[in-house]
Amino acid sequence: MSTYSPSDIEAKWQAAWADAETFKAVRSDDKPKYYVLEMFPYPSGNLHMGHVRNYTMGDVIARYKLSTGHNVLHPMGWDAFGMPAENAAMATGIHPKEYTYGNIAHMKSQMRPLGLSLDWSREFATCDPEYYGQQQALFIDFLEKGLIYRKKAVVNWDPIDMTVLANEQVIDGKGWRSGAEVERRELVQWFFKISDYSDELLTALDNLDNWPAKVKLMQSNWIGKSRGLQFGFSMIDGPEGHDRVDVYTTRPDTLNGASFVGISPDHPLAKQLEADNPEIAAFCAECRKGGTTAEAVEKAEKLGLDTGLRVRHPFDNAWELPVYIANFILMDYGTGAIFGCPAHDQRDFEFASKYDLPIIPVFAEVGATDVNLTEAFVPGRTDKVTYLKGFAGETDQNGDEAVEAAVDFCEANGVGQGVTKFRLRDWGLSRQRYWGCPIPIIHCDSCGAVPEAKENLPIRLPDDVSFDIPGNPLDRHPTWRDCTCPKCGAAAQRETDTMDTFVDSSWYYARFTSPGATTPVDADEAAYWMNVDQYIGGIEHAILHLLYSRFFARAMNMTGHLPEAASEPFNALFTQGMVTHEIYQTKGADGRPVYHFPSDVTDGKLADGTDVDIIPSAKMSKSKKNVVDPDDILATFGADTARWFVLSDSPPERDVEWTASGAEATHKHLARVWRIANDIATLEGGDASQDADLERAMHKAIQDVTNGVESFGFNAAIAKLYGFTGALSKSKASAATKREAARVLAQLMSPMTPHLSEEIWTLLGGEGLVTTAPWPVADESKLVEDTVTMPVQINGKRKAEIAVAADADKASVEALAMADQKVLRALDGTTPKKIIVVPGRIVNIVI
RNA sequence: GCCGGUGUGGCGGAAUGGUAGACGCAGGGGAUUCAAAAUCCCCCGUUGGUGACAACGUGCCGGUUCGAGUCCGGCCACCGGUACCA
Repeated sequence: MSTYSPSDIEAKWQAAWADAETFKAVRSDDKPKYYVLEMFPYPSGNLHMGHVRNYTMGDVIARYKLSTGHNVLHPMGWDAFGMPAENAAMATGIHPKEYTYGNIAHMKSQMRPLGLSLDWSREFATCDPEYYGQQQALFIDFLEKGLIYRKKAVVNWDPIDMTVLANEQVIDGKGWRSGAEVERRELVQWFFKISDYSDELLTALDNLDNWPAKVKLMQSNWIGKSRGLQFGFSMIDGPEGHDRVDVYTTRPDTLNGASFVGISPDHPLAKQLEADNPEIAAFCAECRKGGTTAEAVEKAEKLGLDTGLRVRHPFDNAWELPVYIANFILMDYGTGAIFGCPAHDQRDFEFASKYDLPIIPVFAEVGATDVNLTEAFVPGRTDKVTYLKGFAGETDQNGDEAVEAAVDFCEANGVGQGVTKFRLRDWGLSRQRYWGCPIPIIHCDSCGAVPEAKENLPIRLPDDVSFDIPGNPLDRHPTWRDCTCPKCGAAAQRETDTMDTFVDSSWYYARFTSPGATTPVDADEAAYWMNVDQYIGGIEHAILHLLYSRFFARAMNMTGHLPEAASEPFNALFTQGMVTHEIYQTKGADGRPVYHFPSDVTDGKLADGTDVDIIPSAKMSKSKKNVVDPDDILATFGADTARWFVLSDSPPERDVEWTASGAEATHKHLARVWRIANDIATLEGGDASQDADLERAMHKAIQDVTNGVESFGFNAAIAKLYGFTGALSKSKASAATKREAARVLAQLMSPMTPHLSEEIWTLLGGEGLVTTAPWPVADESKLVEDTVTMPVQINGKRKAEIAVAADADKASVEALAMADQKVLRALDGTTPKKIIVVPGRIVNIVI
């Protein structure tokens, strides 16, 4: 008998699959198609354990579907544009292209030994001109259909490096390289009109039955449909052109509690006041400091400045309210102006307290006639309250009812209009960076922004660029930038902004159906393969990537690139947890954190004795230096061990803290399976009277493992496989039955450990490849047992167990329970008040 | 701040509202061996008890239920997202 030697068998079977083209996806009408896709990786340079976990999960599904008679499409590619390549260029001088393709080659060489059932013939990288050229064609089509437009938007501006910063590059409000305080600055940028689809993207969530509820809920909250009132406060002696301030509110019922009007520092009125009032200008400049993220804006100290302007309350001409400029009001949402009701909004309450503004209660707990507020009173929208200063609807009503009544009242009295708004903002796609898909637009003095002619696509990125100066090298590349207008032929300039990398990942799933097509997708191929039947990826993509992809599929349908049926592209979604690892950090001379590799840290200290701060359990990321790569495990134990191990320990949707202890135990288990299979291969005779027990165990294992795989319960499925292996090992059943059971074991293991399974399958006389052999089916009739064990509880606490016939009726179960010695002892003569018998489950005696 | 999630032995975790801790890791004991490796068997939540057994126990506080890790309300801690990280 040979010992278990993964390095030999894994290479052998991978070659066999390649020779047979087992995983090549070809359209076929005699089998149902199944498209399984894992979110493609960013080529960071090294495959890490998170990738192994993600791709192994997808592989289990893909291989299982192959065994159950599906025509499987399981492709892989690279999300290859992005900032890290430019950062590497700045740090080391290596060109982003060289960096990216080098990383892809290395990661692919790490990925291939895993034995994933991928159709590598469909591989592409988003930085391939063949891909991004088609993306440029999509841009032009979207633009033509009005799905893309230009407007001003704020970016993080580093005033020292004179460059735009990504949110990630802003640390504590300062530029990551220069350390300068970041400012918010407006630039003209391109936008996808995703807001046109707000309502549809929201309502269509209801049909996504095979998506996690949490993802749908997050998307729903993100889209943020709200019903409210839009109305104007008339201005008293306002500046030229500003006779009113338009406000959107979701709580018009609190209008009688208004104590101020607030406008965004980016509101047109604020800008006009800023022009000739130095105090206001200074305040607005202060408000524009810091990053653009919602988190930074919301967490910043709430600041306001009284502009001196006054507006009239819509219900009372004599009631005047002050107009404040406030740093927490976003120009992007609603009208960029609000009215503050401090009594019923905590933020307004704090603002009013700080600036000594009145706090006027509008409603109180039901029945109350007065309130004394030490903080804002904010009941749930469905909780009934008593209105003290209501003006519409009942005195006692809940928030939702009151809002509707208030909207009706205001509309009837000409005060404003009920409107439905969405929180979802249009998607800004312009990036002031090199390593992305060039926006195919030419700026002509006479024709304006003109799309490039499609026959000139792809607009390739120039290779001769340098990164020695901060900023986008395309801006200072005259021979690339200068061109002629496709419309009038005059001298013109290319747009030097590139696209957000989320654009690249918003349609790659469609491109995989026809990666060589000379249009974005081939209609027939897309019609056959779409939708993705099972999409698998990290929960961190719950909102942006998945929402953008849902929008893109709709936009591609509108522009004729995808069929109507594919406008919701992912039939089922599974979000797996992350593989995390401790972060080791020290503080650098400038106070910024410095990260250290796990290999450089021993017992919480660096080699020079410096104490290291240990941050537990953070997402693996290259910049934090806490990435563990799979090379060691693969080299020592092989792919099957790595695959089994990443699936075995934790539920797939949960985060796992990486620890390598246990990989060796997995290897021992696989070696044991191999040994058992070899023993069985040469086994003769045996005790046929034991066959039924082994068969029952086998059919139970088939049922449990099949259920486990179908429900992403891989860890539970593996636990059952341990149990079945033990039963098989101990069984004295006949040789033929044991051989059959061992072949079934190999099959059940094959999605997780395909190489070992092939080896065992062949050893035990299985026909062809186990990979393509039909999945075993559990025989229900062999699962039935004659007797079951039932626990007996007294007042919910387990006191005894009784063995009863599987088909026993309630009365006889009750009689058995009441006759049990332990039960009698525990009852100690007490007469039960009630006895609950749940057949096949439990007996509970209530005393 | 806001939105979403998670919390169970020394560790990873299991458990359609029905025996809490399956399975695995680590640990302890034993068999085999000249010895070791490998392998096989047993024990392994806490406290008390020689033991049979008893009490307690699923982040904290409260509730619903014959019965709660699971459902509901309120907290705490951690993780993800927060529109230019991917």
